Amino acid sequence: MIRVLLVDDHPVVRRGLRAMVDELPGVEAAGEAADGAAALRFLAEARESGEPGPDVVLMDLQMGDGMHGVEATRRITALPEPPAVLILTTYSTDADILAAVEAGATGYLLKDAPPEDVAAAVHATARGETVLAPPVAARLLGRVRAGRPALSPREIEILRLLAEGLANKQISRRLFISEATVKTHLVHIYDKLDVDSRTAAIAAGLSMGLIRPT
Amino acid sequence: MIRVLLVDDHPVVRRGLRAMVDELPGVEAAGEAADGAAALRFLAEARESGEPGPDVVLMDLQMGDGMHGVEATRRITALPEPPAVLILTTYSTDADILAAVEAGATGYLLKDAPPEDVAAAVHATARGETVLAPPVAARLLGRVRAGRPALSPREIEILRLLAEGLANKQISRRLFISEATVKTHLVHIYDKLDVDSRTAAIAAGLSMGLIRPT
DNA sequence: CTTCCCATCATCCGTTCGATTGATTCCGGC
DNA sequence: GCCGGAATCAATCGAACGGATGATGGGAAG
Repeated sequence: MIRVLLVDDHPVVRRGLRAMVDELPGVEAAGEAADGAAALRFLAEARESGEPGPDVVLMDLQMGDGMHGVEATRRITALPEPPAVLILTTYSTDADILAAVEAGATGYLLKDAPPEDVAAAVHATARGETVLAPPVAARLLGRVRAGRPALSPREIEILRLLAEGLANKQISRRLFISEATVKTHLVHIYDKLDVDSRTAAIAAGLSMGLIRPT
Repeated sequence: MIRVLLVDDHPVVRRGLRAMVDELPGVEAAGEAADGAAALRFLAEARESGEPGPDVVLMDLQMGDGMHGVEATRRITALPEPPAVLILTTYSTDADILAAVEAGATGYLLKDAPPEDVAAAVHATARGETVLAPPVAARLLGRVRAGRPALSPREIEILRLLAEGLANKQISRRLFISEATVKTHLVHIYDKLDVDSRTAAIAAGLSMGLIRPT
């Protein structure tokens, strides 16, 4: 019997997953969690009480204010004898996929996948196999070939403020640094993203999922 | 008995909605559709066969490649004796909300709403009452007070190219107009959006849903 | 210990952008 | 028939931006 923990901030989605999972032969829902922190608590409690923990964690990525799925995945896979983590999310930016895989996710599915695919993926994941939705795999391959930009945290921060429409001087004041420093960061950002203007940097950042529209 | 049609492109979500709806007393799922076009077909068939059509349509907005929820809502409410349309979507830009309400939606809920709220909303909608999630209502009020900008088609086009990161000269070449004209359009755009730079215009356009990240 | 990356700041220069003003054409409404 | 909005273009000017170069200090990796 494969035991599955469902992690999603939407009650509706949890209900749907539970319904789908429970009707699969040899699979049962072990529990639900509304965000990453709740998932970790669930796993900890199961271990304390000596129960058999879940074999597979079905994890969403964006979860409102709660702990993000990537962070939760990172912590779960750091546990001793961790369950397999199968990401099931609505849409996939390059950055999300890379971050999830790097955090130790065993699979990556999209929510518009047909139920059979989800079922197959749960079984495969329980066996330890890696599962990637075709569009996800394609993006991953394209990205590995391209070599990712890897902006530093500071650069991401600057990029975010750029996308809010701030001018260099405003950014400098917001971050308590000089305008010269802002410009230097911008040069590096343009370099890594292979663009040559702030607007193009915003466009590139959005399309690569480095930043999100507010 | 309130009959509900579920429209969402994610099988998982449809399953969840069906489970939630079916366990409400006096409510039953009348059918499912994966996009707007399928929903319209369902309604048409029900009417042809003389069956009682659904009383409430639970409608998502973004639905992959299929017909968008706003368009579907517009067509449904244009039918004779239309069912009530309750929008249930993940997130809400100002433009989405306005468009949905203007298209005739009776309610607007967010997917992270607790099941009780969804249940209450279905009942209220069936009675013909208007239901707005609190954050949605707040946005709507703020917007009505502000009065929206109403960019011309050409201006929207320019704004889109802005968001792609193009410089004025590139935009002018792309649209076969002079750079001076591009600048003139930009002045008007800044004026209407109440901003004073191209990046701020992009930010404003995104947050108001005038443009979407590619 | 040296090397590399990150973050910080500075100066200089050419380009682009934004603001202003003014003009022409076309189209639809009063 | 007149008026107003949309779209087109032009010229000017100061401010903002982008590119190039160089410099410092700190921390991680080797």
